[in-house]
Amino acid sequence: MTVSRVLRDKGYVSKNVTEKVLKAAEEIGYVRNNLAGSFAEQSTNLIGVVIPSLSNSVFTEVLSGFEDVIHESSLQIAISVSHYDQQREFNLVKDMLAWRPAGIVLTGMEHDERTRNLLKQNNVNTIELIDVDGQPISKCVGLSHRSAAEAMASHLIENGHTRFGYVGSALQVDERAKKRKIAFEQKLADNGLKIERTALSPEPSSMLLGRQLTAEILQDNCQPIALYYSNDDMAAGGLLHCTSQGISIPKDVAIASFNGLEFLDAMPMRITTFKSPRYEIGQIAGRYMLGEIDDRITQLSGELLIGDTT
Amino acid sequence: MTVSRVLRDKGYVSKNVTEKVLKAAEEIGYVRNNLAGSFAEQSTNLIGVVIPSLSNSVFTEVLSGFEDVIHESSLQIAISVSHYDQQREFNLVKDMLAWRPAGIVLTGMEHDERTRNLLKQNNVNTIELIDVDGQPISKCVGLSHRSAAEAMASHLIENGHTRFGYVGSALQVDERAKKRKIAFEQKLADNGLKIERTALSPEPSSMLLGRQLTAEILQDNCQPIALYYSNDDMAAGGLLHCTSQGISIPKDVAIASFNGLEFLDAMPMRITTFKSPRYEIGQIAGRYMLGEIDDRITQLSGELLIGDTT
DNA sequence: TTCCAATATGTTTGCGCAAACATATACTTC
DNA sequence: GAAGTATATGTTTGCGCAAACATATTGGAA
Repeated sequence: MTVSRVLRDKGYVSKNVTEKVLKAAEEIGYVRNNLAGSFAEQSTNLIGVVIPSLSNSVFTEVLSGFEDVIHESSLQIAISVSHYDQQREFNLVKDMLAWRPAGIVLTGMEHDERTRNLLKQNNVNTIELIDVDGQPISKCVGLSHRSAAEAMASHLIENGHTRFGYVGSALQVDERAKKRKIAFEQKLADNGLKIERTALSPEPSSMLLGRQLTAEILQDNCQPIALYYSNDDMAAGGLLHCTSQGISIPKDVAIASFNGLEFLDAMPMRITTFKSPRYEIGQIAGRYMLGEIDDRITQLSGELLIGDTT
Repeated sequence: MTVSRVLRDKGYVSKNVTEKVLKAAEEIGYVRNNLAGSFAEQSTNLIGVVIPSLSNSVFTEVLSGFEDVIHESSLQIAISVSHYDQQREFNLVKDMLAWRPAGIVLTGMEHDERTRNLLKQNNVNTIELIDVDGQPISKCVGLSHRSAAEAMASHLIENGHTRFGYVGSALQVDERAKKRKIAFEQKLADNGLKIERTALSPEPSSMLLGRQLTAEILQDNCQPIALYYSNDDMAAGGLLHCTSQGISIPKDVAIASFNGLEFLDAMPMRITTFKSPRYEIGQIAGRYMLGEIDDRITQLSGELLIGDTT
């Protein structure tokens, strides 16, 4: 117990003994056994985080904000990847709960029913990220993708665009992108307009894919048309296709997108997009985890960034 | 014990009892306590992975290969981020060791001396990724960044380039980029050549930064010049700068890079780069972890991809 | 000197699980 | 039906740590 007291700097121990213990611990390379320690304490400092993908910087930027807040505390983050698979997410959550984590962080509002039950039943501190359109398991922080898509539709309509196309990827797994597409279509419908052309791919989004699908959607010269993309990667690819083909932007083809990632600043034109407050979402999730916020839902607003492509 | 036998599917239990146990477990939402279980078994199925950054797809692609292999086993991956900080890496490794993981995966060969000692002393199964130029703590898999840079230098020299510039970022923390720059310079020196201009930034690499630094290095019209970039993001930014400025490539400015990331395919020109076998590195690391490989070092070769920019 | 508090160390206990070691019951084979 | 084997269940134990509860020892204040 004296050794335990020294190593945890807790309770009374004489200077003399403290020094000897620390020296000995150093010498034998003592490393606390968390399995035993956390087991005895009946709690851990682990936060389990499940994100859909590591290759989409949206999630890593959110994580970055989360980490910056959590790093100041004694909590530890352990990240796992679900590959946009709710079944896999369920298994990861189950495995994580077995470690009795201090909290669980999930992405999006759509999960396997068993995942929701598991977390509710075990009364785990759960934060859902990025989306707020739905009923959170416990707490959530994000933006309304519905509103974001509606704002973009309104912007395009106001700017006089009348013909619309949609270019998207991985809609069968990306629930947020799906919500945006539906809301965008709905807003058009409210104004008596519709998406005339659609280019979709099940592949993960990328600039190359955006370029290919844009080439595809434009191949029968349907210009002028305003293209709404599932995200910035796709839109940037579209932009590169158009500039290389000498297509006039925004006269013949308008480009609108979602996310407002930093890499857009390197593109030849400023793409109109909707900036999602990713870092901030992560920060707030961190503050949720530290018990600094009580609200069930924190809805952030994001910002319509009007560039030169609409 | 009968319950334990049912849940682990181990030993003899009657059909009757098995069913009753499973039903009850389901009803009360039983979740095994890994803290107790792993503690009793004196081992865990956790693999601690430390990568420098989540926003560099090099690391996430390696992770992807690693995950695909590990996912088939019963092992679990827990990822943490060091932010290119060896001190932080040390703390993460220390925290991970407290969980008695089945293995530790680190990035690169350069670590705090205490990290090396800790891992050696505790005899932990350690794999170092991406680099092989150095002495691994235990095992490593990667490519020789020195050779990659030398190959690129040779290629440029053979193609008749005689004036050279270097555009790089975050060299104070990115040990691999640093090694490439040094090897590139050395190879030039071996041929009586040198880097005449350098544009550096401490910021993390990005297309935008590449664009800015390229503008900077070219501002006093030093063409013709062959620019070696610290990586593809930077080079892509450089390319976008040159095309938007109407600079002739490769006549006035040649562009050479490292990594061979997929997004280059969306660029207006095929950039000459050196493809690092990222996914494969991850896969092999996974097979190391599963005990399928014994070699101390696995050196992969990579490939010089000659594009239109040299 | 006496007494009480502050300081310092020691002892017992339980966390939940599974290995190891019983013991009990059913099912063959002769 | 005896003997042996396969199947099924039960009991004890310890993993390393820290909470809870002793028990010393020291240092002042009265």
